[in-house]
Amino acid sequence: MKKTCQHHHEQVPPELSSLTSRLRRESRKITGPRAAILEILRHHPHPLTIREIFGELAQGECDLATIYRAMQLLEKLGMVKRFDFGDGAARYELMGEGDDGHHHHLICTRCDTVLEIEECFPAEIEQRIAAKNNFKFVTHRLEFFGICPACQK
Amino acid sequence: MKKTCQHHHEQVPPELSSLTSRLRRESRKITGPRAAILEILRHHPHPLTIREIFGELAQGECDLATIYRAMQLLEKLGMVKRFDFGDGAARYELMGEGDDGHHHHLICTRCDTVLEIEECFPAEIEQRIAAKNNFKFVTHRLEFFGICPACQK
DNA sequence: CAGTAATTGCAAACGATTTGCAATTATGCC
DNA sequence: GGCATAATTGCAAATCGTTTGCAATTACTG
Repeated sequence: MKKTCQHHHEQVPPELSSLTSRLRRESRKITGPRAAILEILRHHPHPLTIREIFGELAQGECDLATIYRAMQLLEKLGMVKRFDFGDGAARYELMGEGDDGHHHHLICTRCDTVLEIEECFPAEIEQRIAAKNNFKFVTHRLEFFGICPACQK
Repeated sequence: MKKTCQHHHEQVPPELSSLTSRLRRESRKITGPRAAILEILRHHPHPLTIREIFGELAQGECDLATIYRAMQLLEKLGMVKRFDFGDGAARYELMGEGDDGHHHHLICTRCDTVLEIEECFPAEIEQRIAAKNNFKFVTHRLEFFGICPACQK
């Protein structure tokens, strides 16, 4: 999978220090692997697979299992958002502290380019769905797929 | 307008004969395992995992690998639609011959109850997304998650 | 009814992810 | 600064969903 991503968020990635203090606050250690992973996430504001993160790390810097564990932890602490593009590999994106990270992507099914999009499923329709079915705490998972301009030629 | 989203629960599953003739038309064989799988799909108008299909089969009736291969074939022939609820297991639902099977679900994250939803992402917004990014053939994958009435107590 | 391509079961191979465990390390505490 | 200790790591083995190679079997054709 290739990776190219344009992110429309004005939002600057969180400072490393804010991330590490977030970890300390939860009495988690700031280890070499974790710092390295966080740096990679900060420098790649797109959904990254574990494998991609692994590839960015200096070789031997950190074990694959450690990345899996780190991502689990970061997700649990709400520092990272997990996305699923339906290809069997989880993707993670750093998120700001206030932010809930809820957004969607437009993915080229030919070259796997990923664009972040700002549109979202209309809240009022979602509420209607929830109400109609008596569900509570309803959210959604939504991704768009198509052919990007470059691949249309 | 949003014809892709008109999908009602009342829809009758395709006849077995229409399914088998569909297979014959493509010079595929109607074997025991395939007939059994199709029957299961007809009787469960729900996205089923491979494992669930396997569980419905009389034991020893068919190998797991055969189900995987059958589902691949059926998907390729457009007789079945594949869904992904983000839990790492593909789900399949039979679809009518004219139908493109495009619809969405509301899933209880506690008990995994699945409801089919008729609402769909607004076509005009999707078109705007496509246009704005110069993408073509844009579709989406959309599922809703929440807590069902039974699990709220 | 035979010939042939399609299909199957079985086991091994896979890729993503998880886990057990013993060795290592970051951090709070003196 | 040195220590105790819980958190963390690497490594290998284990899981899970899925795919594949292959030889044996079978549905459909002529």
